[in-house]
Amino acid sequence: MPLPHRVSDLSAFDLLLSVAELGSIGAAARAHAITQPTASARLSGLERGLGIALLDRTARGSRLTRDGALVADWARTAVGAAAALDVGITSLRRTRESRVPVAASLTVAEYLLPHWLAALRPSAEGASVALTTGNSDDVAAAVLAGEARLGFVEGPDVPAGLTAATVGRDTLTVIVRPGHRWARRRSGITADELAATALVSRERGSGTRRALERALRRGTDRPLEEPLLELSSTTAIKAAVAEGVGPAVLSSLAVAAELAAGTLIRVPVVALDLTRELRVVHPAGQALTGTPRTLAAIARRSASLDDPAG
Amino acid sequence: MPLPHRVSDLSAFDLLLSVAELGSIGAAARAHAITQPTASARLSGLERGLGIALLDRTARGSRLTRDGALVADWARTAVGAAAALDVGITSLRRTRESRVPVAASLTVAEYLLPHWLAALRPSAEGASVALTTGNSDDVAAAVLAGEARLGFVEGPDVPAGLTAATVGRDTLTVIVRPGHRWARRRSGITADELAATALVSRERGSGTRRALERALRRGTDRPLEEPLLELSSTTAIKAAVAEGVGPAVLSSLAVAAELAAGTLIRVPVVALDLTRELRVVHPAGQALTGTPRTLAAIARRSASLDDPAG
DNA sequence: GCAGGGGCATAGGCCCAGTCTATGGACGCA
DNA sequence: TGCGTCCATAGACTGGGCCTATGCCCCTGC
Repeated sequence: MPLPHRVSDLSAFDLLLSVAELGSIGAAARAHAITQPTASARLSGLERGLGIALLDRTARGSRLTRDGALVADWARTAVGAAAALDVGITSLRRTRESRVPVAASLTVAEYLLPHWLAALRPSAEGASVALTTGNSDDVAAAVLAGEARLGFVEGPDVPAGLTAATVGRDTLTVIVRPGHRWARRRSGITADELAATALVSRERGSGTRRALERALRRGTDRPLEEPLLELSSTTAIKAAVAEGVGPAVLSSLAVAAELAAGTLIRVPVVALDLTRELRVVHPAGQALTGTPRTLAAIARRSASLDDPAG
Repeated sequence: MPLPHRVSDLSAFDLLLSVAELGSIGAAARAHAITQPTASARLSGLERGLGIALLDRTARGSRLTRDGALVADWARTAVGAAAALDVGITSLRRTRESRVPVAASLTVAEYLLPHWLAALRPSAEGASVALTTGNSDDVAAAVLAGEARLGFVEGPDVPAGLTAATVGRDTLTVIVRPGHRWARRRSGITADELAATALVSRERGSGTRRALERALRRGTDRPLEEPLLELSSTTAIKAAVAEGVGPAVLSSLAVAAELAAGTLIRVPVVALDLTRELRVVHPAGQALTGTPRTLAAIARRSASLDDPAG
C-alpha cells in the first residue's frame, strides 16, 4: 500500500517544525530560504489538506495549537528518520572528495550507524564517511587490509590483529505472531523447545543464523531443527511470521518497531544467552585520530542502550 | 536546519520499496496507480539525485543492488514513520463520519498510539478513531463521562469506576550530556544525589514532574531541589541538556532515539523505582466490543515491550 | 529460428502546482 | 496616531511531473 499523498512530502511538516522552534512563519521561511508568502501558503495548504488547525496566528507570531503540537511531535519522528536516511545516503555516495573509509556489518549499518553519523556531523566539519558493508569477516578483512580506517562487527570473536571496544549489545529474539501458543508463555520457552521447533529462517551462512546455532549449542544437546522456510531478507521473515507461518529468530534491533506495535510478539527463552556484542574495531597498536576517533567515541558512549538496569 | 531536498519527498523511496517487494518497476507502478514510464523516470531520477545505483534492471524485472538494499532499509524506517504520522493525523481529524472516540495521555498519544492504530487499521474496515489528548485526569474524566469509549492513562492510580489493564511501562530516565561527570558513573547515582541536584525540568504540574516527585518521596527523605530551569516542552529540555545546562529526568520513550545516537547519556539510579504503568481504561462493568475491544487487545499484547528478561 | 510477450527507456506534449513580487490588513506599542 | 511586525491575498510565471506512444532488449516457447 503506497504512502498516503498528504505525508509523502515532508517539507511542509519540516517547515511546521521550524515555525514551532522559531516562533513565526516569516522566520521559518528565512530558515528554509523561501519567501514568507510561500511559507504561509504551504502551511495553510497543509492545514487544509489535513483538516486540522495547526497554528494560532497572531500579529506577534505563530504558535502551535494543541493538535498542532501533537502533529509536530509525530512529524519530528518522521523528519528525523528522513534525516537519518540522508546521512546514510551521503555515506554511501561515491565521490572524489576525501572521505574516511569505514566498514560495517549489516545490522550496525542498518540500525545504528546513521544515528552515529548524524551525531558526528556537527563536530567534524565537512569530514564525512565512505561506508562499505559486508558480514563481520568482510569488515575485519577490510580493516586489516587498510581499506577501512574503522570497522563495526558483530559476534563473539574479536579478530586477531584488531583492537576492539563494545559499542552495543544485540539480542536474538524469538518472535511469533499474536495468537500463537507461545505468545501466552510469559515465563518463556526452553532452549530444548526452541531447538526442536522448525523456524522461519535466513539462509544458511547468515550471521543471525550462525549466532543462533552457536548459542543453542551452549544451551542444549538437541540439534537445531531444519528450517520451516528459508527467506533472504529480514523483512520477508517478519511478514511470514506475521502471517502465521511459524516462529522465527531475529535481531532485537530488527523487530523493535513491530514489538512496540504489537504486530509481533516476543517470546523469552529461559536460561539461554542470546546476546551478541557489537564492537568497533581498528588495527591494533595504532592510535585512532581525527574522524575515526570521534566516530568510535560516539559509538562507544551509546553502548549503554541495552543496559538491563531500570 | 531544513531537511535536505533529496529526502523531503518520500514518494520515490516508497516506490523503491514497492519495486523491492514486487520485483519489477511496472508492477510497482501499478501498485502506486501511475504509469510505468513515470515510475521509471522517478526511479532513475532518484538514482541520479543520490548518486547511487539502486536497481539492477534486467529484462526479467528489477532487483535492488547491495547499496540499494541498504537505502531501502533506511527508507523503510522513514516511510514507516510517515505512515505513523498519517494514522495519527487521521485520528485527529474532525469529520462527520462515525468514529470511535478515544482519549489518551500525551506520552501514549505521542509514542505508542500511532503504531497501535496502524495495527488496527486492517482489522476494522473503515472504523477509525477520533483522538483527544490531555493529562491522565482529563482522560479518566472523559471516559467516565462517556465522551471517550476508551482511554489511555499513565501513573500509579487507577481511577475509580474504571477497569484497567497494563499496556506498557514507562521508565523515568535521568539524562546528562556526554562528558558530564555522571556519564561515567556506570554504577549509577543514588536517590539522595538526584534529589539534591537542580534539574532542567518541566513546569510544575506536569505528569513527568509529578511522577518524579512521588518516586523520590519513596526513595529518600531529602526534598527535591528547585529546578535549574523550567521549560515547557520535552524537545526544549533535551536541547538544554545536550548543551550542558544540566541533568534532566524524562520518559524513556522520549529519549530513546537520543540514547541510541549517543547524544544524551542515561544515568542509572540505584534502589529507586522510576517506572510507571501505562494503562488502558474503560468504564467498569461494561464489556468492550467492536473497535475499542480490538484496540485494547492490540495495546495489551504489546505490553511485553519493556520486559527486562533477555 | 522466429514470433510473442514482459520489462524497461526515450520522446514529445500538456498541465498544474509551487514560487515569486507587490500589496493590503490586523494588531501591538511608543 | 503613526510605525513596525506579522500574516494573507492577488496575479503572473516557470518548470517539474505525468501521460501516451513507441522502440529496444531479452527470454521463452512453438
